[in-house]
Amino acid sequence: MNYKDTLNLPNTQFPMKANLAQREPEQLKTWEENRIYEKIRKASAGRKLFLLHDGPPYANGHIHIGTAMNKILKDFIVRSKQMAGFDAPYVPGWDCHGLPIEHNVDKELGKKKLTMSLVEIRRQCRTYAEKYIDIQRNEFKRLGVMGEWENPYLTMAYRYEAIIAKECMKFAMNGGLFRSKKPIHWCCSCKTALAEAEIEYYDEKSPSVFVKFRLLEDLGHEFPALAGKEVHVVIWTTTPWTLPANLAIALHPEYAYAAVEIHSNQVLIVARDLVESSLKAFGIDAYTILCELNAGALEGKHCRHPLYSRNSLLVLGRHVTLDAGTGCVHTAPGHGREDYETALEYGLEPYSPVDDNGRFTDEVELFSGQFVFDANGRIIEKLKDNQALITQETIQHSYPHCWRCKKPVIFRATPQWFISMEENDLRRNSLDQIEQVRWIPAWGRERIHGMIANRPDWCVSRQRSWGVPITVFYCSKCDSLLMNQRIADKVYALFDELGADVWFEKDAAAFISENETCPKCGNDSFVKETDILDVWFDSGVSHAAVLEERSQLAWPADLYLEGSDQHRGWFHSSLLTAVGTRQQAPYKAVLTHGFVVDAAGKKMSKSIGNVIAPDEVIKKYGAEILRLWVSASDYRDDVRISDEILKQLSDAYRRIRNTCRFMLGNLADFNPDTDVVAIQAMPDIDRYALHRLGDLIAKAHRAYDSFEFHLIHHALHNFCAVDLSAFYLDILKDRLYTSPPRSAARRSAQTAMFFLLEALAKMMAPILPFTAEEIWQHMPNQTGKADSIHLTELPKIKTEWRDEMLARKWDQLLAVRGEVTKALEEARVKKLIGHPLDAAVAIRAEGELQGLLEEYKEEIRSVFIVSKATVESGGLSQGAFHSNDIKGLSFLVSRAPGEKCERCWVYDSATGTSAEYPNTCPRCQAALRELEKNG
RNA sequence: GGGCCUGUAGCUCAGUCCGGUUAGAGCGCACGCCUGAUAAGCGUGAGGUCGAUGGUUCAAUUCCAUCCAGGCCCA
Repeated sequence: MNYKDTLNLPNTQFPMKANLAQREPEQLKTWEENRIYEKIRKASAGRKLFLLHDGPPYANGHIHIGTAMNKILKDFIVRSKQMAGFDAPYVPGWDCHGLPIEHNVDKELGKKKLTMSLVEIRRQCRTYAEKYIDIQRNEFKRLGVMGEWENPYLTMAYRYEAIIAKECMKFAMNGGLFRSKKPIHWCCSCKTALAEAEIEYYDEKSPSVFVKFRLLEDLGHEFPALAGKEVHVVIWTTTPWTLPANLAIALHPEYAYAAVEIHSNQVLIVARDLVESSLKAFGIDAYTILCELNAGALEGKHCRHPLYSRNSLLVLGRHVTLDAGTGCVHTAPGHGREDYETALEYGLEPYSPVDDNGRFTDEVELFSGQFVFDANGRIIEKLKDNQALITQETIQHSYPHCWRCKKPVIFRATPQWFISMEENDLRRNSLDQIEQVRWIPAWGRERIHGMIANRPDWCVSRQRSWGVPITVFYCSKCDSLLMNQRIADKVYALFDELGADVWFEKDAAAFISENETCPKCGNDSFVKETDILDVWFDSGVSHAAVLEERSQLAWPADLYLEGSDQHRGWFHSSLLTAVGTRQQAPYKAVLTHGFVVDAAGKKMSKSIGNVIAPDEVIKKYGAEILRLWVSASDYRDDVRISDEILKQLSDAYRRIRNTCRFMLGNLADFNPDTDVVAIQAMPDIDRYALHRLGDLIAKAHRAYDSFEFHLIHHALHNFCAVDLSAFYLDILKDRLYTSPPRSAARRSAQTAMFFLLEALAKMMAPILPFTAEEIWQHMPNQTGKADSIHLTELPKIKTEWRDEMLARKWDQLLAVRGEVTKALEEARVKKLIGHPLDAAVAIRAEGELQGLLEEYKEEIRSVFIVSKATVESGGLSQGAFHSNDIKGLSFLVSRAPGEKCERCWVYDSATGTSAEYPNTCPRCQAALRELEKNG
């Protein structure tokens, strides 16, 4: 007789091989067809909301591994909150306006662009964005991210554009929005402002001049050595044409400066550490250092401008370096970014007397009308005439050029719109609100606090096409500003209906009612502002355009979750736009994650070639492995990814999957409605397994609560590998396979496994939605079983599972088991045994442990998976194994007595005593008789 | 150059906040067992100067300083 046929071996359709790359898309299709997301929404209507508000990725290009991680983390949170009993809708969004898209459309259009209207170009940009929204949407969905993909928020949706304008006008109305000059890159040939991304750097030959500025104050009081001397501060510049706009000279607050006498009475001031190199450059070898001065002593003093009868102020700035020049920096606030920043602190204006063509304006004596680069030579001549020029040469250096016409660009101050950080106490209120927000990790608070505390006013103007206009008007006669609530409302209504394109299609009159007149001069015709808003403003107001607009959402959000770069980005702009208009942060908590780096911790870059694309991972391993990677990583730091790491995770995945598969196989004939065994009727080891499950569930709840998914990953994996596979399930095999199918012993094991598997599947569902669903669909049917695991909630600990006393005992038995396996290994090495069932173990223990083993003397045979285990009261004979870790514990391993039962493989002295069932043990004989009776 | 952050076995993570027994886990690796979870399962074992150097302390992976490596944001 072949006894194998009388065993209850595992049986399941759940495949061992996951085949994720192929199966996942099928699963996604099924979910979509069954409208699972809508079902979840419906089922959780009325529950407490949990709102994770999506930060919009930029609608350009394919997603990269960082975007994938971000979205997967969001999905973990949304799914786990949903399963924790919240109503957790997820509305994904896209950032659609802005330079990169316009730039790419520009490139695609080429010369054709010149023949197109602004509105036509904007239409191209919209089409371009739509294309990538579709691409990215599919890529995000493929990751298993669940949400309102059919109805995402788009910053270029008409209503959204209308709200951008409306929110901007709120700043206009409360005085936060103001107009001021600021230097920007300007191409004189294209006559356009350029963004940093539109600048290309090439080498260029420029004049290099050292110019002296006569100090007006006498320093004799503070520095007697200088009394009565003619003192000059020496600057170095490669852009002489900016000298007419010089308003200041910057010194570093912490550098020492030297007063150097070059001939009688003539003294030059340069940084002490640059004296030698400077004087050499000037061609002066005879000089005397009269004294050293600290920069603070010079601050606020004045120099005479070398060209004009006005002064130049001595100021302090940390941007000053000793890399080149004299340590005294020519400062033209209208022609340099740092010059501008420094000048702001001293109340100097961004003076920039250069027109759109790059020619000096009429106010520039001597050079008006001249193109700035052409004026360089004449300016140098004039400096020479005025004896202000020390020396000149030509140098080659890297200089910014226009990406389109390749000509050198200039820095030029033009009027820009700003949101004031001080008006309405925006800075202070924002800092206050930062304190009200929970920052995870906690250092996020300090980071954004520092940024808000130190940032300049927010320049929201962009001289571009693809964006939402700053909807203000100017009087066509007197140029004064016109903005009021009536106009803001009209703009809103028109944008809402027709999109922001209408601004570029219609005249000012379309937005202004007939009786509107200029408050200054009474004129009734106006022109539109042409600047558009910084895209950070677009995404920054998503709290208004999404949270406040959609009925199923609420303001503020519970959580924003983005990479740590967003402290300066979206967290920042969202905070300012919300505090500036609502006096409150738009989020209750902000969670940040690090960046994805390679195996060595280096950032990914195309040039290094260490980029891993999500698409490759999905094709090779499946989205589930990518998700497992996210779950295994502590995302608060930078997260590494490599083939080795992914390989490790697919191993981990297989372990989890196979453990579940084993349980599924053993639940094939289990009906939870009728076969469940009450906990009181279960053997202790089954109760222990459920107690341990309780520990795991508690841990998972805590970790989901604190968004520490890596703790869940490790706990889950550990539980599958150690608690289940290597311990509980390994022990259970004997009982599951050999007991009569409907016996209480087997049903008890199945009951425990059913609860274990159900709980495991639910706990893994937020992280491994595909696999959890697959398990769910293969689990035994039960009355009221949900259509999808994603409609269920996280497992709850049943109080009857808890038994601390029992757990303590089994923890000890487990420790003993660990020692038994060592003793068995020793016997295996000696070739005494192969399989553990070849062995009989005699055990000697001391004290309490002895009592415990006595108490479980019936169970320990199966717990140690040997054929015979006995507890001895006397000493063991020679050759015993002595435990190192547990005092007084020793074992004597021997060949198990009796014959091996052909059915259960356990050795027993009584094996073979039955004629009816030859070569079987009494236990199996009973089982076989039972089988025969009940069929 | 500045701000914020990180550095524990080959890999992914515990432990460090509130210093104190031989620093833990899983995976991987090596070796072995099993062949009734089988492109599975079980066992045993080797692996760490806790980034480096100084300091505080009776005692530092843990506290402090500096440095090195790396990341994000600025300049």
